[in-house]
Amino acid sequence: MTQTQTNKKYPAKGLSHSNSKIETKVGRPKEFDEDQVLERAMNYFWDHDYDSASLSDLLKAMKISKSSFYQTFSSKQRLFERCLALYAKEQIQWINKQLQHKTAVEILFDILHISISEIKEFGEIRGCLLMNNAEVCYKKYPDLCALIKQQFMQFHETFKTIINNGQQAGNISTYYDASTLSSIFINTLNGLSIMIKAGADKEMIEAVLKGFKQQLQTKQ
Amino acid sequence: MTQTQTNKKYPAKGLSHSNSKIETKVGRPKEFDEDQVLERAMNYFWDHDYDSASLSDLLKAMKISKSSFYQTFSSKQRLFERCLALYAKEQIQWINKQLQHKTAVEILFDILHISISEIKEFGEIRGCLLMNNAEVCYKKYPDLCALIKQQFMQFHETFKTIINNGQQAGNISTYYDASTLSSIFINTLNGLSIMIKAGADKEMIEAVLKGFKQQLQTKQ
DNA sequence: TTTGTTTTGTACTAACTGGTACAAAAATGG
DNA sequence: CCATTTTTGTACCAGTTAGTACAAAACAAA
Repeated sequence: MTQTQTNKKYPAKGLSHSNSKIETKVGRPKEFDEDQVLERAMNYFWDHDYDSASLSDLLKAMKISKSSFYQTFSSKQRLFERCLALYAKEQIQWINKQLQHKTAVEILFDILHISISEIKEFGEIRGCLLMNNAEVCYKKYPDLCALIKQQFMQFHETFKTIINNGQQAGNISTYYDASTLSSIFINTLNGLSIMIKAGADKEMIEAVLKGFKQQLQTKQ
Repeated sequence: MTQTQTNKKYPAKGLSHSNSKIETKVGRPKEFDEDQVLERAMNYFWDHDYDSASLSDLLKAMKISKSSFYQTFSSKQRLFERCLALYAKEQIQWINKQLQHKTAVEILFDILHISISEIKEFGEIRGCLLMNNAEVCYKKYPDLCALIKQQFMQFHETFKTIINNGQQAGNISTYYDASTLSSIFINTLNGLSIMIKAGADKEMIEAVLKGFKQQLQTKQ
């Protein structure tokens, strides 16, 4: 399969990321970049939950053959676990990066607005990879559930930190503590995502945003 | 297949419900009650989304044979459509019944608490049949999406009416109009459901409940 | 060139998916 | 008892699922 990396004799495997094996110079070289392929898989899973994403569809999205797939990723579940980890890592990195040039309130509303505006960009809402699969994996794939919970908690911590910053900077009310507001924010974000998937109109979306805005400023 | 209705020569088909055909006295009589079997299917779908519920699992839950199934319900999708309709009808009926002996605030918090406490009763959270499938059906089954949206709007109207009652009775603040609060309530309820499926702990759940309680009373 | 190592392509599997064909069974009306 | 009508049981279908077996291909080291 012709690939971006085909002419490159040794793809940057093991050089950039900790989850790749150490590069060995023996044997036939891989015709693809493992990290790039993993990124493609993650993006596919983002739009198709674990069960809905069939292996053959995944392989097309990843642009590798079945034999290469099993050799590199062992199984569909193992691949998905790596995708979940990659997702959480990238998202949290992105969020933390925002802290350098935005206020806490700006970051939170940016996240809400980006989520909603995905409809225009992708033709559909993507939601959160974790949450999209929480539904499907619940009581069906305990191993995946445990991983989802673990990374969900990481997100909660991340938002808590941001909100705490905002409270110390005086942009966010201290009526609720940072942990409480982090839960409320996550609830708002996820609620919105599935409300939209269920067909919520603009007015309903605005209502929820208005409600959350008020909660960040409650003095009462 | 031995059934509750086996000895009863003519099950009450067509007598009680509009969606059943008019009873004919010719031909071999059905060995099951259509409404009862539909109820079983609905309950099974409540715990297993449309894709996850395989036909063979459904048949076991419904306690009818494949031939009886296709004769009566035509296809898996048709069955599911009837289950969605039955769910919305029963739930909205239940909610409206509560209005007779409870305040609006009591009803809303009862719904929230019942949803959460399902964990203890069923060992897992069931969530809302509509919302559980909004995720799965989104961009995959347009017909089902349309039906979900339609009934989602019915729920929104129902909660709007209840909240309006509460506002006129003075139990709920009029800072937000009834429609806005209805959206906020649905958002809270659905957000909670998937947060719990993602592994949210007690503290996070309480945070969201606290936030919603405050929103019902905002004067600011 | 041979040996060792790894990746890749092709072919296959068994189990499961929703759905159908058709004859036997069970009732009614004549 | 027979014809008609409907339900039921049994057997089947093609397509898909995740996953495997194995040989051919592509490289490095000797």
